[in-house]
Amino acid sequence: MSTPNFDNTAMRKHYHHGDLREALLEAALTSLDATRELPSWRALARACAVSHTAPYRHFGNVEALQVALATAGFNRLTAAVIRATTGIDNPFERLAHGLKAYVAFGRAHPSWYELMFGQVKSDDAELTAAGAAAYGTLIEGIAACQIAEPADVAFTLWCAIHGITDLGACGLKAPVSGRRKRDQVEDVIAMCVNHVQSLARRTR
Amino acid sequence: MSTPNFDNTAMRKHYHHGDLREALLEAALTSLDATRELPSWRALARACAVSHTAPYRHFGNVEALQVALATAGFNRLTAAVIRATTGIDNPFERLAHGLKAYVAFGRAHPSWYELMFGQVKSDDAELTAAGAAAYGTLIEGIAACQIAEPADVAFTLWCAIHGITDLGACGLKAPVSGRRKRDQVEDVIAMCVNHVQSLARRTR
DNA sequence: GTTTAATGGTTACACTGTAAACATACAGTA
DNA sequence: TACTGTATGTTTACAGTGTAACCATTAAAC
Repeated sequence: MSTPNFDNTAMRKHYHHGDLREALLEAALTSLDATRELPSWRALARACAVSHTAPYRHFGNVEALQVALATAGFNRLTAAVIRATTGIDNPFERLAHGLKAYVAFGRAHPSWYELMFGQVKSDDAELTAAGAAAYGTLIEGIAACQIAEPADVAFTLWCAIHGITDLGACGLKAPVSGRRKRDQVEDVIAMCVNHVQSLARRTR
Repeated sequence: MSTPNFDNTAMRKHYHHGDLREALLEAALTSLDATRELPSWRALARACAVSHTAPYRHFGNVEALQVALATAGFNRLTAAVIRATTGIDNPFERLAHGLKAYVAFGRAHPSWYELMFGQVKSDDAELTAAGAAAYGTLIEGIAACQIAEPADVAFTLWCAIHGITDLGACGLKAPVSGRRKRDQVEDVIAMCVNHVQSLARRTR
């Protein structure tokens, strides 16, 4: 920041930015993680060293930017769950690892997670598809446990997992005992997996 | 709206509003339920037929108003849970009814609920106390089931309940099977109560 | 009846999102 | 190579926002 980029003749002699769209998204995410809130439209433009109306060429309005961020978030979440579950044979164990990865994403990027669920209310097709893909990993994980109605069980589990993730993201205003957060996460995941196991037992 | 209030000489001949603080809160809640978002500071003042800086006499800034709204929300939530549980003898049944009332509040006032958890990040004492009181009803309900560590179990259950409430409040972007929402709520509550029952069995 | 604290109004300012009109640079075509 | 269209940035403008500073009115206390 304090050391000027002497190579900027090569970088900024151009009227055009290069890849402003990607730069805007990245700047938004960085600021989201750092300050816990989305920067203003104009601040974002400033961060990319661009006029405050330039972003309109890439996002029609602030909501479109939020939709793009949320979509990227769901894609990232899906990838994290898949990465955490591949190679594990026992379906219950695999499910537990997937749930853990879900919560871990929310803990790592609380404001991003809040944006994905709290603020963005849009029926954008790409966003819906990305959300469905993330949800799909959960359904698959449960279906592998030989459950009768995996989609319904998935919703039940999703509630619990979203609950602990969102409560973590919003800072846990209500008083909580001195136990470490990781234990609480494990408790919730244990409840979920036990739930699925008891359903599997009943089906068999 | 179209019929002017001819009695306004009795109502508005006064320079002072009467009870602006309460009127602001009520207008904010009405608008929150109707439009699903908090009106702007100035719009709120307009709704109360008052200059746009008058609210500053009662709330120092917009966050203070949100804190007051969230506090009122927790109080309302606590009252609803208590009302729904008094007079029920079986502790598990009582717990289930309390959880149901919790979700019902969130379903009835989704934006209010979202404000309580999503937006307001404050360590205001009154807000914290109101949140603790609401959480306390849950701990009591679980403690009545003779559980070893009711506070820890309360958190686990709270996650699930907050999860389904918040997912309902944010409009359920992810695809969900055709089942009615009430069934989903009952599924989650059943998982919670089963969890507590299995813990009670283990303790006994 | 005067004083004082509570409550409301006026004005001003920096900031916001967004629309309209204009400028520049690149890509394809002749 | 020159011309042209399209993508991408900039300038300017405007209405709306939260809030600070200062002024006005009222009700209550003495």
